[in-house]
Amino acid sequence: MLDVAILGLLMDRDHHGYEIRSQLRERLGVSANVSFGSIYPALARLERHGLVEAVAPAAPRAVAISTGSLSGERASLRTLRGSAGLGRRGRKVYRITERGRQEFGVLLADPTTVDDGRTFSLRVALARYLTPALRVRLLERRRQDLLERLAEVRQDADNPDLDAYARSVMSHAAHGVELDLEWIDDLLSIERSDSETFAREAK
Amino acid sequence: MLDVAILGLLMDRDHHGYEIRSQLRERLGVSANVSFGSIYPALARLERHGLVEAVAPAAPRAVAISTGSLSGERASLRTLRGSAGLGRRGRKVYRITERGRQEFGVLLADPTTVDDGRTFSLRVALARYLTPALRVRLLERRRQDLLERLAEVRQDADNPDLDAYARSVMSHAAHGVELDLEWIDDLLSIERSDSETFAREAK
DNA sequence: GATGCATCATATCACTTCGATATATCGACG
DNA sequence: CGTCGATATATCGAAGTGATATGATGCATC
Repeated sequence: MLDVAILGLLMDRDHHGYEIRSQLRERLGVSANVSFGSIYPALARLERHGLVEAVAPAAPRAVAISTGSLSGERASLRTLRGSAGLGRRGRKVYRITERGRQEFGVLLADPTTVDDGRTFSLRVALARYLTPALRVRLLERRRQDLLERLAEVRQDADNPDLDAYARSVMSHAAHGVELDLEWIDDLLSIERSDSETFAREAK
Repeated sequence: MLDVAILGLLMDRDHHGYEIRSQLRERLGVSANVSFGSIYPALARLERHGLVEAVAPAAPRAVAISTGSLSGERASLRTLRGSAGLGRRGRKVYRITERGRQEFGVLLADPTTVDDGRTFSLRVALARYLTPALRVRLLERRRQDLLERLAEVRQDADNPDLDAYARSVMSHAAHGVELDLEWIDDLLSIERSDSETFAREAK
């Protein structure tokens, strides 16, 4: 899951680990603050598998030299220190490889994994990398899962030997699932109207 | 978090590991199916810390003997085989200890941990074990967190260099937080009307 | 009454993730 | 000049996941 998220961010542009953490939240809607203890090992793993590679950052000190005043001396020292892939302030910037792009496509388009709320949101946030057909399939699969879940959680909410608090949790969960279903139906209707527009234009 | 959930279930009555898994879902509203790879180590850990203890299940074969017909022979064989704590079909039934009850109270009432959605729901599901004052504090703290989260996620939803899918994820997240807030406000108003009822009756 | 299948039940494995902590650099501020 | 907060990587132990193994039990079916 984290792998897909990182690859998805790198599809857009190069990133370093620290930046990925904030981007996960801001661009992909990952609500839990993913820890560095996940991100750095994940990047190392992806690099080991040849899906990403460390790059010497473009013009390491160029910006600093143009805006800064007398820091040229210190800068060159630092640049000397840094080995391959280590840029300004020890940043390690990663780039997705061709193999990485392929693997990203496969992972995103769903091998057989069942989505929970987090992976589904992630996939939707990256849905522009899916074909319209795959998008619809993703949405409809999730829709089915949620309908089943709704039935379960409604049953739990009616369980008479739960106290008021537990029943409240259950019925709130049901409302959450209902909200998710509305969202999915919205997304599906957009997909359909898009393909209509497409069809009309093709005439 | 899992510790609190298990202790919470055991506050009600004794359980064995397999049963705890289903009860987490049905009684505590834990949506993710917690794996046995979590539950059994958690029980072992809790036992090691003296918060729970294995019990010889009450009347191991009594039910089977009374309802069944000729199975007394097989039953006694099995009972012989089972060492302490191993009852019918190898079940290991756990009971909460006095230390466990105390620790449960402390954990539930909040040391300093920040709630995410899962731990908060869990606490609400177990809220009957909290005093009214602690319940209100729990709800108001969560309310504050959600207000901050709402501001963040609304800002992300307005970010113009996200594509329509990512923005949709963000705005759906915002709606989810709004739903959570409504829920909490409901719970808070119930707490307040309960204490009013209390006050009125006390007159 | 044997057979065989689904469910109940515990356990363990490799791998991932989390939370805390360590370390160092940079920029801003007084 | 010092130090504080943000940037940045790294690592550790503890905990959680998903898969898999193993076996007992109940029940249906022949």
